[in-house]
Amino acid sequence: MARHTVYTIATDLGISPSTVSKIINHTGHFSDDLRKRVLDHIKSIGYVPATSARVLRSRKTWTIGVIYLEESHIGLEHPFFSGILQSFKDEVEKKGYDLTFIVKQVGTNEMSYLNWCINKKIDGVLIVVGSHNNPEVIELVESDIPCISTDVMREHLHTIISDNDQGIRLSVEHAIEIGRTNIGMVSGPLTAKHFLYRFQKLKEVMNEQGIPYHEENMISTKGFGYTSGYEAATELLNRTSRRPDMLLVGSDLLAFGVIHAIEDLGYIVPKDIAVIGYDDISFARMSKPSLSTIRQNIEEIGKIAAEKLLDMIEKGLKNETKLTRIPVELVVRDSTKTQ
Amino acid sequence: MARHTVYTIATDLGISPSTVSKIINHTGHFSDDLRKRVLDHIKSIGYVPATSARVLRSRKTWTIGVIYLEESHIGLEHPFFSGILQSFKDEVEKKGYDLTFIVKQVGTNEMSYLNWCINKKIDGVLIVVGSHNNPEVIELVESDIPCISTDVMREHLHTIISDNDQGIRLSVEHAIEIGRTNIGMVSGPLTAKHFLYRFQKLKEVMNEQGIPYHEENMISTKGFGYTSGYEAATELLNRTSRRPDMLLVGSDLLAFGVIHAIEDLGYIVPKDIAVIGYDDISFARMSKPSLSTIRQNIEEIGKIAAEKLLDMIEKGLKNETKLTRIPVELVVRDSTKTQ
DNA sequence: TTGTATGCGTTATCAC
DNA sequence: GTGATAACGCATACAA
Repeated sequence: MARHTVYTIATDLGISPSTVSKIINHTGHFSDDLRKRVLDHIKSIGYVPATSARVLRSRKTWTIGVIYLEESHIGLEHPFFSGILQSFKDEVEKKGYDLTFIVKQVGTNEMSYLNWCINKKIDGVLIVVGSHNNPEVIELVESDIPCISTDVMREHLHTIISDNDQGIRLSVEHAIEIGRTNIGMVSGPLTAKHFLYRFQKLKEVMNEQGIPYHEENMISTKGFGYTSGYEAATELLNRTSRRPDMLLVGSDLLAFGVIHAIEDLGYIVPKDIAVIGYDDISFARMSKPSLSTIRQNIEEIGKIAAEKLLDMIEKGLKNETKLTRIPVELVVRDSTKTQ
Repeated sequence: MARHTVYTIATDLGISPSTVSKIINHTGHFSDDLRKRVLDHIKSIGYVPATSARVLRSRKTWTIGVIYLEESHIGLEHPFFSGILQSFKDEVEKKGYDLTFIVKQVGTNEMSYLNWCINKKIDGVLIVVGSHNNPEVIELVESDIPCISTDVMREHLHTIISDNDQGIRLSVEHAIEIGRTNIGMVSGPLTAKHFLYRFQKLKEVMNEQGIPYHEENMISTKGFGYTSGYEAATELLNRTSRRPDMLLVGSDLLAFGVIHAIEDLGYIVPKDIAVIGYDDISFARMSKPSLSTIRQNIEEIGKIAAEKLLDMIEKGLKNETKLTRIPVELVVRDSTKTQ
């Protein structure tokens, strides 16, 4: 574990430090013989360039920052987001990049996301969970640092997200298929744009299909968790004058709460009210009744996000407003099985 | 966003760079006046020291590496492990440390965990999921880099883990309480030492309590997931000649599989067979029947791990064999409710 | 094809 | 109390 540097290696081999450096970085032309000698020696002593020096000099860190949690108290525990993160991680690792969580202090100084990134010379940023009007996130997106999002949608930001149009459409078509046209929706918090968007889309699709849209059967939750779903569904069912026979829910997690609320009110899923979730987290198939849902292609979202971000980093592209939609898939399970 | 350095700041203020540095780092003695002037100016221009240069010079990175996934295909999605990670992260962030996943390449060179850490000058390592006989993990643990584990147990490693003795004891006592003494166990894979340990402990406790221990009612799973639990339970119930009336399961995730296997074989939980899990992940209370379980204090495990590791880092302590047990708690839900 | 000199931005050492 | 200077380990422009 003696400290090796390009200097010690150069001395060992009787050559110059810059030769070592160039061979390591595949720059310049050298005899195959010399190259082999250097590479072999490096491998045998287990040398690896000191990142800090390399970064200081060349301004590339091979590091991607992750903005993970915001006001919304979703943590790493959330299966959907952690799934995306996992897939993203797998992809960037292949290319030699490394992930780090963006926090707002270095050592003991508080600082903004942007400053943090500049300071750490982060190559790029993944926004997994953010909020579209957080000033610090905006500042970051408007900067020269390549950003990609799998959540927030904004100007000057490329967002990779499920095709929500298709998701809503599939849900409604499925409802019609099983003969349910009194459709309601329990959406996630409207602070997230795509929940808002899904409401609009639902209205649109129902119109197209000639199904009446009743405002009283639409509700949005306060939070992202089970309890939020439970509470919203209870409220909806208690207040409505025309009980829906099908509920579209913003996420599987919420859907579990919704189902239990329905059951606690004495109704049966799916006989009285069918329920379809969104996400297809692993527990969807383990619950009783198992949950029909719109499967988001988490792996693909993470993978595409990684590809796009690395592309921006490597080609030095600037952030631009863009939306990439990843197809979703209808998964029919017991919560919408009628007969 | 002009580049600031200690030099530009020094020039701005008409003082010397080293003075700036010392004030930032709280070293040396300066007039309150000067200190205030420097600090104010720094804040106003949003300056922050360049980490790479700082690291290059001072050999401290304020960065902790996380070893997360190994042969076992548990990803970030696993609620138990991601919960620990979250809690650990919250704690170290408070102290200004920052997390990064340990991967085996930097740029384009493959390397061992140890080399990676040396190269990145990582201050310490958290092993959330590893395997106790992975040579690279061993190498790391035996090095000078402070390590802490919430999973692997080994020589020269401090492990923070739930009090499994207590967990088994609580489970068995609960079984007795509800009048179930034909106890079986579906453990997780024995490649993880603590599952092995829990078997031994179960035998011990059952002996103490004068309950017969039947080898045929004990089984370990192949993996960590739902399906593994389902398969193991199916096998156990098909082969045993004295069907257990209570099953202790290695994790909640496995337990869901176990319960469904039981039900698919035509038995009722908890009437015929009561089931108790381990972990208390959030879905435990959402499932039907809701799952009785041994709650691991995830938050505490992560927090203590963080504290201990930072302590080692800051005091320059060496790795030592140690086991810190965090108390667990019995949570009774429907899967063990009889009457 | 190989070597020399310099600077990246800090902090540590020593001097004043 | 404050400042000058060297060194951390590397990559690059330039020289040979």
